[in-house]
Amino acid sequence: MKTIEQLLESKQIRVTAMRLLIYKFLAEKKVAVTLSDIENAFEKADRTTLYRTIKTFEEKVIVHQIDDGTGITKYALCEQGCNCDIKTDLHLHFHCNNCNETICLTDHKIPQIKVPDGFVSENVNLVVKGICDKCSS
Amino acid sequence: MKTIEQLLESKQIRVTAMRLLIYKFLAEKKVAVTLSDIENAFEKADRTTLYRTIKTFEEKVIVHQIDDGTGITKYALCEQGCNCDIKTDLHLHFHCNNCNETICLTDHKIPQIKVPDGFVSENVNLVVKGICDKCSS
DNA sequence: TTAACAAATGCACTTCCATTGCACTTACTA
DNA sequence: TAGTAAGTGCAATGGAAGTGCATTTGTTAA
Ligand SMILES: [Mn+2]
Ligand SMILES: [Mn+2]
Ligand SMILES: [Zn+2]
Ligand SMILES: [Zn+2]
Repeated sequence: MKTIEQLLESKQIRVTAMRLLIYKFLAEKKVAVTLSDIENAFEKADRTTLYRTIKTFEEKVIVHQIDDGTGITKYALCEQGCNCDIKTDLHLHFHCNNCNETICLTDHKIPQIKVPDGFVSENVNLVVKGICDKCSS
Repeated sequence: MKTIEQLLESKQIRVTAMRLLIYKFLAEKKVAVTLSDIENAFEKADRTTLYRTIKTFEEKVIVHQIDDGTGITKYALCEQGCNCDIKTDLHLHFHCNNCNETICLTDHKIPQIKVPDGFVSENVNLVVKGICDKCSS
């Protein structure tokens, strides 16, 4: 079990106080978060720092971006050793129309999708919308 | 074969010059369009009118909205007698990473997606990204 | 045919999220 | 410990989406 420090260093990311805090925040959350969510959690920090931290995490494949159709991009931690950058490891996302939360269904891989002749598939985004387990019970 | 006027009237939409023009514009396009695309095509018309026309078309299920992950919502005409409002008739969309165009693959229906126990699926958005037929040849 | 009403259009303005330039501070490295 | 590269904060910008209100256009019924 790596520490967060070790994880960041292994990805050539400098360890800073802010980055550790943001990482921990993401790790505690079970759901995908928006930039505003992070902003609200760290009111003393500047929005730009949070923004660029997330962008750094994204580049280094520590978080992945989720477009759940709400118009606001969300982010969630990648799994250990995930390869979401190179198209393997495409799991689906679920967006709850009731509580508005979006979660990764990491063990629900996206099925192979057939496209017409001449088309080349490089990536797939699959979002299921409905009612989540917490809201349906 | 209905005229456009008849189609609009059958959906309780008043026929206006602007609406006819916008409908024709959408019909000629083979790809999904953004509001800006429409705006550029009709420079004398006001953005708001175009915006509200599209919204009206959407409500009356003449066009459907497409979220292709670019962050800009696109629109495309519905098929004759489509039921994209009531979840049957969910086709997939293809977004070309090269020419940035998005098209409806209307005869590629979205497969049944399994979700975990407790989750209820109401709707699915499936976007395949890659290289389109025009760009790959 | 026209008066009255409802819907459509145009203009101005607002909000929200994403993104950037630049100055300043902090952290690594020689 | 000085020098340099990266991180952070502040201010500003841009784009897309959405709204309030006045004006124009279209429909309907007297
Ligand atoms: Mn995910
Ligand atoms: Mn479509
Ligand atoms: Zn929920
Ligand atoms: Zn293309």
